[in-house]
Amino acid sequence: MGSDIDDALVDDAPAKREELAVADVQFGPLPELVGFMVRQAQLRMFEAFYADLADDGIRPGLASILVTIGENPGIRQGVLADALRIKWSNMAKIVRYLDDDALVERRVAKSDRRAFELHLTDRGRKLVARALPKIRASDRRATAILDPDELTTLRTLLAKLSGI
Amino acid sequence: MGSDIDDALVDDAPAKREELAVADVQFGPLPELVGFMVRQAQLRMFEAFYADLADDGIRPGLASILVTIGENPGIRQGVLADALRIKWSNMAKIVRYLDDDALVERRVAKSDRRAFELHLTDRGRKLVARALPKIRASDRRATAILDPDELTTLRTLLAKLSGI
DNA sequence: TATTGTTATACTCTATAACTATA
DNA sequence: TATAGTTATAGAGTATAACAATA
Repeated sequence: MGSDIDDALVDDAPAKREELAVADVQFGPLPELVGFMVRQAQLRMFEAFYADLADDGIRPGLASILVTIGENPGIRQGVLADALRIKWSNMAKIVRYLDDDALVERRVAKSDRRAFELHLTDRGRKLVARALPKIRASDRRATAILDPDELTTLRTLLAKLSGI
Repeated sequence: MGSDIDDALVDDAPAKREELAVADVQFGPLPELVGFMVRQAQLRMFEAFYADLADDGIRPGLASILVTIGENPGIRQGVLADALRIKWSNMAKIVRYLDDDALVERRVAKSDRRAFELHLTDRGRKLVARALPKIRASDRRATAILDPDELTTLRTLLAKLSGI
C-alpha cells in the first residue's frame, strides 16, 4: 500500500476529494472530555469482545457477573448489582436468565429469607474457565497499541476513577 | 458518623455482619481487563452527565453529534457516523430527530445528490454553547479524584487506544 | 454495480414505579 | 416501617437486512 504512483496521483489531484474523510474529522473540545474519550475507548473494546467471543454466546456484562459470583461465592444479588453498577430490577432478570440456563444457583439466605445468595454451578464454572483465556486474549489484542507501562498506568487511572 | 460507641459495638460483634459489603467485593481477574475498567469508568462518567444535564434534555450521544457537526460544518452523515462509531441506520434516525427538533439542517450535496451535508442551525449552535460549559464542569467534577497530570495522561492513553 | 441513506425490526440495556414477602 | 427482590413497562442504544435513489 502507498506506492509512488499512488502518491503521485494524490499530489496531482488535490482538489478531487473535497469531502471530509473520517480520519480528518475534528472533534473540537470533545477529546478534552474524559467522558467522551472513555466512551470511544469502550466502544472499541466491546467491538473486539463481540468479534472474538460471539461464538461462545457470552457478552461483556454476563462475563463480569459470572466472574464476580465466582470470586465471591454466596454474594447477595443486591450487593452484586451495586458493585457492578447495575439496577436491582435489571439484575433480577439477568440472574433469572442465568438460573434458567443452569449457570448460576440462587440459594435463600438462612439469615434473611428475602435474600438470595448466588453461586456458580459446575456449568457456570466451566463456562468461566473456558471463556476467560479468550477474553484476556481479546483484551490484549485490542490494547496492543499500548506498551506494558502504558497499560499499567491506564488500568491504575481507570481504577482510581471508577473507585475500584 | 463513626462514634466511639459505634466502633465499640462493631468490635463487640465481629460476626454480626457476615454478609459481604459492596466495598469488599472481589473482582478477581476483571481489573486486569481494560475492557472491564473502561466500562466501569464510563458508567461512572455517564451517571454524572445524566445527573448534571438531565434538565437540559441533552444526552452524551446527542452532545457529541452536535459538537462534531459544529466543528465540521457540512460533514456528511455517513462520515459523521463512522467517526463516532455509530451505525448508519441508527444515525439516520438520530439526524431525523435533530432535524425535526430544528437543531440540525440537512442539505443535499451538490456533488452527490444521495448525500446529506449537515449543519447546525442557530438553535443547535445555541444549545451547544449553553450545554458545553455544563458538560465541561460535570466532566471535571466526575474526574476530580485525578490530578492534572494524571488527567492528561489518561486522556492521552485513551486517545491512543481509541485511535482519535 | 457500488454507494448514500432510509426503513423496519429485534434485541439488549437502562430507568422508574408499583408490588410481595420478609424483617 | 424498612429492606430484598420482582414485575411491568417504557425508552434509549445497537445490529441486521431489505430497500430506493443516485453514482
